[in-house]
Amino acid sequence: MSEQFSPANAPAPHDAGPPPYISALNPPQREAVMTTDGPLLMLAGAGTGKTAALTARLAHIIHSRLAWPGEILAVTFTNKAAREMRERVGRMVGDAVEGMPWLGTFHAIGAKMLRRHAELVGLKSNFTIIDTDDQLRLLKQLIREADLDEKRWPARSLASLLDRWKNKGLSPADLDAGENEAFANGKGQMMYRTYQDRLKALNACDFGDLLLHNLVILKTHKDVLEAYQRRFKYIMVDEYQDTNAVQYLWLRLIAQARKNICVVGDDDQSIYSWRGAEVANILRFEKDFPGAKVVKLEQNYRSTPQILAAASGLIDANSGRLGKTLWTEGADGPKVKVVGVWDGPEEARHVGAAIEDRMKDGVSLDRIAILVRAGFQTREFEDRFIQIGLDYRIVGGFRFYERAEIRDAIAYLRIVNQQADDLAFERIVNQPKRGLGQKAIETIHRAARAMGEPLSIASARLVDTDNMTGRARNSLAALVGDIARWRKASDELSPAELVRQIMDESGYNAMLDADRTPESAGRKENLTELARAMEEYETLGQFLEHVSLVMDNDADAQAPKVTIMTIHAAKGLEFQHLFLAGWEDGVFPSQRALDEGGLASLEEERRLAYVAITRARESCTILHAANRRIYGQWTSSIPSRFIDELPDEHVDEEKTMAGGESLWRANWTAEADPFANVARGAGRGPGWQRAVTAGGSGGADGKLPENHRSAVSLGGQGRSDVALGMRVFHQKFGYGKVEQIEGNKLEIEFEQAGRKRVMDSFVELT
DNA sequence: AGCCCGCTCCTTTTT
DNA sequence: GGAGCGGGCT
Repeated sequence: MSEQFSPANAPAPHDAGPPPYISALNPPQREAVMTTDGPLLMLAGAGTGKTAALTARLAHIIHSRLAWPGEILAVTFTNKAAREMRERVGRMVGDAVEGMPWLGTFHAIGAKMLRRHAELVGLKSNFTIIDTDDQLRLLKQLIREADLDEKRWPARSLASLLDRWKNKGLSPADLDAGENEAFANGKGQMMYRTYQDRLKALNACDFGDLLLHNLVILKTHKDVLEAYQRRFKYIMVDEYQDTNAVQYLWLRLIAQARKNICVVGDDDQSIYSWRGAEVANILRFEKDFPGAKVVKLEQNYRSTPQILAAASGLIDANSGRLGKTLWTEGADGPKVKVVGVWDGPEEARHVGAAIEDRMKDGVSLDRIAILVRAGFQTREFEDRFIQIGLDYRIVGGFRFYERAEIRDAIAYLRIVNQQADDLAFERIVNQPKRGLGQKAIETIHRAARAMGEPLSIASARLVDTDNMTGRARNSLAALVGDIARWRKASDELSPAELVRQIMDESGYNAMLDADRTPESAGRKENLTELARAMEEYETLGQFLEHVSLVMDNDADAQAPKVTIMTIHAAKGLEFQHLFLAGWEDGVFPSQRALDEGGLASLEEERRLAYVAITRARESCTILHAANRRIYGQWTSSIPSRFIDELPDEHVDEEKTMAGGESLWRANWTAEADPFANVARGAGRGPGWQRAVTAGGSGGADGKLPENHRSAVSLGGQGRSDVALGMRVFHQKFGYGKVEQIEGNKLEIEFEQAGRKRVMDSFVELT
């Protein structure tokens, strides 16, 4: 399958001088490329030409005939990285890259391997890969079936536990008592097992399984393991600091025989521990592979010395680093600018104005970005930019394939492709409405359970019986007939033709036509776009694999726009002019991260700050606001501790307070704070959770010292005549005792009505 | 079977 | 502030 790469069309081995992909490299890069045998750790700082080195190494191995393209395993995390690597290698070695079937994301490669050995874990090779949406619906069912309280044990938390377990490489049998306790008082293991059984019955697996099943297979089937060990002469892993336990164990098994494994990463850019990544993997590489060579890429080709110095100074505060010192030959530039503003709207105004200045200098909006810690921060900028007519683009957010109508269309295709796909069947059975409501679905479920068959098959049999009444029976019969017909048609029609036919014949298009809401036109467009995107796939299976693994929307390449996105999303990118917004303690570093993970999280937040700064090529402006509205409450906050940690000599401070310096200043000092005794510690700002649960005055009871003092609510001042413990009367709820005061909101334990939150203006003193 | 109201929760995100 | 969800109502 893979070895279409024949010596005849291979590039001729070179005799004279190094090929261009080598001569363009600096000495450490070159060393990394030429070191092909044995374990190699390439420590590549931000902007040091990591991808260039990695792709050159790949090209070198192929070019020097050390291995056929099909004998190299090259793994990345994102489709984007995989695509980029494929393109760049392609440019160096020509068509040979076509024969690189094992270059891809962990999940794509996992899926490919799993399809070859599916039966070893009880699946068929046409298994469905379910996404988080399906997963959640399935878990909800299981929780209900297990008679658990969905409120106390939400599907979401089970999903994240499952994710954690799978990331760690744990099968149900591997859970220890503690993990088992983590869900519904000791039902974790049972639920995990039930879930896996159900997936098997659906002939489906989730994202975690793509890796975990493979790990199990490699561990339990020596022959399979040895075959892969023999096949892969060279292994390369990008972003190694982001690998989790399953990925690590899987790689280690395969690499164990030949030990020709090259991992590339940067411990300082590890920002994904919350989804299972373990920096420890990169930190202990040399122990895992004794005799490993370590090459450090430290020459930076992206940023000015000022920016690099600021970033380096900041990351120095972290412990346990492998240690790198970035340097550059580039020209000096402006210092990193730190701007203090009065509030969120002013922050947006300031950035908007600064961007307009850059535009006057002829800078394209494509080269400007605003990075935020969390999604909610983008809103302020959107409001402002709409107002001043500045084109922007928010990266992240909703993806094409996550839209309801697209998921519906795909569900139709899935049930056509794989009749055991109950999740898909349930999704479309009454969409468009066919009069198959809750009751009909229950009947189908019961029948399916009794027969031990999937829903679609049970339905087909059910319509031949009298277990269903006239109308429902007719609709279901029609649907069953439709699905059977489409399945037959799928052999002859292209996927694109098939989806068009299904959308017509199912009545889905008619439903959209009948819908007079403004969204329906957009929905139809999306479906047209889906069909168009399907043109490039030959088989339905191919397309569905693409959908489940490559959820990207290439809606790029329009008019230049300012990019607004999270720091996480910006990893790997660079911008000429960069604005880093919301550097306030509690927002960044995020209070939640601090509360949950202590020092380790603080260090991860600091790495995040490092990643943020190192995205800048020329100028970097950091902003912090004295006041911000968070979840509807005005909250005041102090500048991020990360600002203090920036080396002074590379920073210019500026304060532009529309509210006036004195007012602004007053806000930083507890003594002069006019609101200091208003609802202190009870507001829900950064630090609210702690402050509220600690019931006190914004104290630092945690493992981490608060930076100066915690935030104070400025919202709704509240009336002064109500105090804790007071007995009050409320028109609707009667008499009660004041248990908590948050600004103008009271939490009252009512004698009759129980505990309620009410506005203080609605209570009377007694 | 559908609609409204009130409660809850609220980083980061890939696959 | 606001989205999403479940319960209860019609």
